[in-house]
Amino acid sequence: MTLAKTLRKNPMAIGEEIIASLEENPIVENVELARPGFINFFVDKSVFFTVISEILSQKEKFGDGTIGEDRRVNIEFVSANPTGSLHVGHARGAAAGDTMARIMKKAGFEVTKEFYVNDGGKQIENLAKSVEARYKQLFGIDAAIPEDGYHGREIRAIAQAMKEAHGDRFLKEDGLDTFREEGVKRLLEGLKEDLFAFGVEFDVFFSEKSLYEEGEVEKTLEFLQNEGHTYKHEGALFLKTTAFGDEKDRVVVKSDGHYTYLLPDIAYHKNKLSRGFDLLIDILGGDHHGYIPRLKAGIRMVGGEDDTLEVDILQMVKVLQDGKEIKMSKRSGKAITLRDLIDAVGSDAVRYFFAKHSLNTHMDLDLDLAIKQSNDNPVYYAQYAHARIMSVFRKAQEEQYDIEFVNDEFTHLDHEKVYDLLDALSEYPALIEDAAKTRNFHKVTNYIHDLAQKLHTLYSAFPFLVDKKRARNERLSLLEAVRIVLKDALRLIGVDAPEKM
RNA sequence: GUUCCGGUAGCUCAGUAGGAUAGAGCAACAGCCUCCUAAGCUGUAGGUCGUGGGUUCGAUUCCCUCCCGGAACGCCA
Repeated sequence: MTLAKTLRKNPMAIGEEIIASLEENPIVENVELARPGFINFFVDKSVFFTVISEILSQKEKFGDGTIGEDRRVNIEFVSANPTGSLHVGHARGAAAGDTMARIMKKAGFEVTKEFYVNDGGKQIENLAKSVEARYKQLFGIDAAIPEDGYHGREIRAIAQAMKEAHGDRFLKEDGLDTFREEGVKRLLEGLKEDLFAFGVEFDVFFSEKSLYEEGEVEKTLEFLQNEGHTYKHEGALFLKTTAFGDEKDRVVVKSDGHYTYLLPDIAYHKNKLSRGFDLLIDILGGDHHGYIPRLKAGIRMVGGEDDTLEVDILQMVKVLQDGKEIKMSKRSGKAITLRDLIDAVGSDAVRYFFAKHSLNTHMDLDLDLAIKQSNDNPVYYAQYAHARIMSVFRKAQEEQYDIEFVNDEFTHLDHEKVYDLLDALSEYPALIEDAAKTRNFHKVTNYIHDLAQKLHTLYSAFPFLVDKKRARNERLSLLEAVRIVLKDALRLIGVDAPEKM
């Protein structure tokens, strides 16, 4: 059909010619032409069974790929300011970044997961002042949270801890340094704990402050000036980002002498480059999309290529409760947190939910529905498939069957639903490659559902623990292969594969 | 006004190197447990793939118009 245009011929006619010119192949039993021009190959079914032995010998390495070619990739995600708890948007980013990292690792990339800690900017000052206000309030002093301050309950907790550790000392002297330091430390610990409970662990927490302390921001500024990428205008220093595709030049040093956030960001990405990464992936919220051209331009200026930085944009999650939208705002402290979600429906259900949706889906999360339906959540469908397989093996042990996995020809598995399952198993390596290459991690989740569905169908139609030993071992071999792949795929999206449910 | 996303079943979403009858979960309806876990299975119903054009043998998919929703357009981060 693809050739129809160039050959100016009817697809059916071309198909006939192709079929006529095919050579004999022992695997192919029959070839048919179908309207409007498809060629269907009917393959000797014994071929499909070889995947079982493959999986049983490779175990969880089945599907490991080489398309990464050991390229070193840095994936930066979450990077939430340590000024409060992680909210739903961060949760989506955390699930996405972690899943992407796991899939890319499986496909042969060397992946570093990184969290950029904004511990150097103005928000941190506001954090310190917010703690100070809460601290004073604990002594009955009427102190107001600053305008851009933070109202979350975790700020109160820090203030309380400060009171317990230092008494009223900071009523007499300035406590901002302590509040800042302790605030960042404690909030960051909280973020790590929540992420850990969500199955997300980072390789590197990179401090913005350290960039200043190591002089990397200044060095980057000097470098950009020396390379002629800057100019002065109305008292400010501009970066010629238009030279690399941005729509206008951007200020890096304000007329009051302060740096804009762009400068440390460029310094940070320069630092990543200096650590030898071939590819930098940033997962950012949808509200940052306008920032991409200038960041890319900056990276070009410090030695990166056009495709060195890949920015994957995460669309916002709209959270509904009582039919109304809840606005995400860390300042107000009203946001639904990752911790709230985990407590309500469990980490597995939340991870499955986020892993199911493509990054650029604008998601609606109805909390009432999510909690109410937690027992009907699709994650249990997949987990149940794994638990069911395990229960068959438990039963086999109870019956004291000696289980020997089959390594040669399968002659007792000729069932339509078995072929469906074999077909799905065979797809796994290609799926990993595709998901890793396109970063479409949600395809893995769809695959999991598909595999689980085929397993459930077969389970209902086909007894595994039959009397005849050979047949039984063939069936158990198939089950074990499904179990291995299912567990591995669940691992990729950060979901547990339970033995019992 | 410009840029980036999205608009597919009642709801939440899959489905792009253009292909056969557009799928899943939830919700609805009808069945299935003396048998390895019914958190399951089988079946039914539900669609002008936002609109209007174009390219093509063929368009949910590619191009253009318009409509609706979200986001961004700062010497804020």
